[in-house]
Amino acid sequence: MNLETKLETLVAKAVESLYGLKIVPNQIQLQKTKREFEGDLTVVIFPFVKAARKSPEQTGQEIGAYLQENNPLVSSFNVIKGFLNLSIRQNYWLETLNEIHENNEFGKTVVTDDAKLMMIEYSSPNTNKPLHLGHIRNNLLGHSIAEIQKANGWKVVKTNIVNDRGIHICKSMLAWKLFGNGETPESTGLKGDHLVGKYYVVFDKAYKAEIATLMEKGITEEDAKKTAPLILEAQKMLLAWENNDADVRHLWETMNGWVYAGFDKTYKQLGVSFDKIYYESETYLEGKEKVEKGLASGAFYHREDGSVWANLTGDGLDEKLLLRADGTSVYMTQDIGTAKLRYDDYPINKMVYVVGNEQNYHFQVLAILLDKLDFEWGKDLVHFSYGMVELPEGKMKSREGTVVDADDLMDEMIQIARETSKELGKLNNCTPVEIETIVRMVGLGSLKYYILKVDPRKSMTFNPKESIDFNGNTGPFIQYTHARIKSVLRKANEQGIVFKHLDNKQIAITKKECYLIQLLSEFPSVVKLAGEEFSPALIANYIYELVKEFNQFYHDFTILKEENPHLKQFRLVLSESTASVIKTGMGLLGIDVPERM
RNA sequence: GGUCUGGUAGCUCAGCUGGAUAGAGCAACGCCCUUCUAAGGCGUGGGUCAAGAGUUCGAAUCUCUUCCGGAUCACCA
Repeated sequence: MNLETKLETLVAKAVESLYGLKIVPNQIQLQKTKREFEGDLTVVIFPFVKAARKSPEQTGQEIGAYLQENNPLVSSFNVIKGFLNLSIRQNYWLETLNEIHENNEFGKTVVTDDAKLMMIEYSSPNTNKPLHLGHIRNNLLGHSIAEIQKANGWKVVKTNIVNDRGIHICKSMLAWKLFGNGETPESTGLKGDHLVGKYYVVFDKAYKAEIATLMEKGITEEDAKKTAPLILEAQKMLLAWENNDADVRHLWETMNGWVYAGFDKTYKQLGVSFDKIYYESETYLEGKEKVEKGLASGAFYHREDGSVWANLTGDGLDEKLLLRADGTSVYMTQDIGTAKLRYDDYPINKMVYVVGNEQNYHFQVLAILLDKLDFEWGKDLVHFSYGMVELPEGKMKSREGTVVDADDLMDEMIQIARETSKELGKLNNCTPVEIETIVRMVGLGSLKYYILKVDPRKSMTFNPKESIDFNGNTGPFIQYTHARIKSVLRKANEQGIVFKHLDNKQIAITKKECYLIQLLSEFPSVVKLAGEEFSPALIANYIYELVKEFNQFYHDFTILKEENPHLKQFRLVLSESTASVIKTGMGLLGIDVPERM
């Protein structure tokens, strides 16, 4: 039983024995004492004053006295207004620090053989354009959530569904065929995904031009969009693809191959990976089959033109298309098939989709459709719906070229890190390889932290004109603190100082040091909450607070020059534990921390 | 229009399962390296928590109304 639970239980007992008020221990409001007051933990007294029929101050005094008498860990207390501030015995904190220091897996729950399995889908790119900043947020969130859930004892399977087929893919294929002059990544020196993306934009421009021409002839925009030669040709191509036309398939395989080579580089640079990749081209038939079954069972219905629909009006939603009149499948069809295959492949206990909030409706519908198809897990799927990354002018649009490219952005951040590092000259003793490793860590660290520190559910603004900061609440600031601690620890080792275990617990430590231990001890509950809330931001904000506190300590106290050997040992243990929590916590965000920088 | 979602300092964001005087960073200004890494620390200024009403001992936090954004309601994915 941890300290908080103990105190809550005791407060409940106190209230009952003093005032006859029965209260559930976890309803007691126990919080960290605000900095400006004396104490470590605070009990909010207001809820008891009615039963006590005394002033908040007097009630606080009585409960405080009871706690002090019945729990040896409470060394003293004070009451201010309706707040009972408790000071906890220093011994307790020193003992806690020892436990933290000796626990290599501090903050993490072990994944046992019988642990439940969570499948996390993220990334899920289309193979018609390169990844951009929006995908970066998705990938970082997916990867971090996976790490966080592992740390909470889940078995995790990271999966990626590649949208490698469909009308949008045909668009870039068609444009390349018509206007590409046989260009390849080799002939152009372009990364494969960028080359294909280029033709997606080419298609869009040519298509828009056709629409404009048709409209000049007096055709309505709506009709022009449907009858432009290019879109008809793309639709023909999609049909040919579904009919296994050899030429179309060959072109498709070639161009997708280019894209995958490009994606692999981007994923590697970003530091994300997958345990199992699904391709829409391999799951959409399964989806079609399930839709046919649903048709047979009466869950879905045909329209006159032959298209297949689900009627969701009974669920307060609209009607949803599942198969086009020409028999080709849509996004939803494929998602049904993918879901089915996944549950065949793995004993999934929880399925999580990391997909932007623009698709909230899609997932609401998907859950209902799976339910209608009698999959008992349909309604249990979790759509981890995150907010969009916006530019100051608004949404990014690939077709209009207003996207922040993922590869460019990563390169830019690494370059800034390289320049900064050079200016500061701290890596002058390192080899070029070491420098590159560190500079990459820092550049990517700044980008990743920048993205992950904000609440994933909220949309965020990125201004390309202001480069991401390296000072303040940033990744490099945290990495720097880690490097600094490591430097001190190296020196301690060189001096032969032993700080494995705190032997002497009679030393007098300061409030700042005490508070640092308290912060460290909160790490496991932060990890737990981050898992429940699916929020890497909670980890990021926690680490920042820890690091800020540590830097003040580092500034105000000496470690290696402390004359009292017990105190010196204590500070080394405190520093090492802090470095360890920083490293673990940043690891949960997918951010590496350097030994020096 | 229906549904969902957001509005906190000049900017980017915390705080939101109700608790003490609403916090950080950036930007601005000032101070601190003969001392374990100054990518650091300290300080100053900066707020009608969109507006109004309600619930409560107590509201940025919960409820309602209004205003202003965003997403979605596709034979796109």
